[in-house]
Amino acid sequence: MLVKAGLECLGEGGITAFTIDNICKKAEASRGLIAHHFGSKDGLLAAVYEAAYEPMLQEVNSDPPLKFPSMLKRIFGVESYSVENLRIWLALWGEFAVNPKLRAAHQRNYGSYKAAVEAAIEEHCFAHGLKVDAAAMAASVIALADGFWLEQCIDPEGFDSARALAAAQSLLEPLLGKLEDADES
Amino acid sequence: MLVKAGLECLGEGGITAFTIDNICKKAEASRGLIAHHFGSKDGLLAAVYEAAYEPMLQEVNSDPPLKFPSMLKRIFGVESYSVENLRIWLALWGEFAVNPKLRAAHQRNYGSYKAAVEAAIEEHCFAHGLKVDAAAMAASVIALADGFWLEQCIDPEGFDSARALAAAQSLLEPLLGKLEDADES
DNA sequence: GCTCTTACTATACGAATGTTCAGCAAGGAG
DNA sequence: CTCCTTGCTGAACATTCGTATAGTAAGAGC
Repeated sequence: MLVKAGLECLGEGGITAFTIDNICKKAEASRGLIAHHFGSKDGLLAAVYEAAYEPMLQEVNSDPPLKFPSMLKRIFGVESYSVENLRIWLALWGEFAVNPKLRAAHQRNYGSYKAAVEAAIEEHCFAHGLKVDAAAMAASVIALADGFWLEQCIDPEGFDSARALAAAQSLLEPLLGKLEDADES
Repeated sequence: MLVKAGLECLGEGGITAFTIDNICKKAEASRGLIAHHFGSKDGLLAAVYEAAYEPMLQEVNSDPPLKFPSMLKRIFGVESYSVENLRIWLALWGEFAVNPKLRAAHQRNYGSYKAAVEAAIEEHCFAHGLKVDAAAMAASVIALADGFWLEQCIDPEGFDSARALAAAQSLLEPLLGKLEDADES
């Protein structure tokens, strides 16, 4: 599958390794196939991006809806902190800043991601009788996740998802109450 | 100056625009000059990175040392939130994940940046009789700054440095006390 | 049987990439 | 004056890039 091969290329060598040659060699397909299926390299990149975002959305969307403490644990889950994921997303972020089409797609996805986090925070506050600005709090939570994620890119040994989660919890608990109760991991 | 031209190229088109042709055209120099001065394109990129980091270090290092509340304001300063700065740094982050030499340089710089933040937090806590893990708190502060910075990349209108600062303050104040007192902006 | 569509291959092409290198102009030392 | 260094140029180089295109193989519809 071309999308899978594209993801792997991004994960191995960043945006520089995302070339027709590389991808088709990895997918064991001919060089023309990308143009045939996706129109152009950019078309494939868009598909690759969607494939990369899907697991993030699944992370926060489940039925029944996650309680906020469990959602927090998922957001800071180990998967996101792998080296491949790091390279994939840093490459994509670099594209967002430059490629308006891709940025638009990301805005859409980010919007629904943030909405899910916001809803969980609202539910949490209602259940515990708290009064906070859920939208701002959701932005803060996502900022913390992304920020710690960037930090572990610099220092993969000194930093891991468990430490990031703990730090985030200790920042959030004064405002949201205890967050370590597990409903369903 | 080649370094300045390189920065501008990164700021305009990300890592894709960081090519010998582009840079030399912008610097009004011949294509051979980069190899002559920096050995290779990678050599120039390293120099460009250092030039990009310098203002960040100056941000937190001053004489006399900044108090933490003022430092926080500087960290969330407007300059970092410009579109050019965004593109420059996202391009560099993408390289960190892939280029070990550059990552090593960034680790070094990040270390001294974090140390400055940590020192300010320690001083703050000592002065106010607080007891916190300054190292972890410094990591959290930096994570918040970077995370909000990423978010405003997605949504430049709905997000700015003032809002990010306010959100960070409201997260930190329960643990560090009031942070809005200004000693010297 | 024939034709049309679909999925895919393989080659060719021009434009760009980064690096190498011979050479040039200027200026100081002897 | 000659010699040597230094800072820089610009053409040439082999690769590699993304795309376009002609061609092949398989299958469905009739």
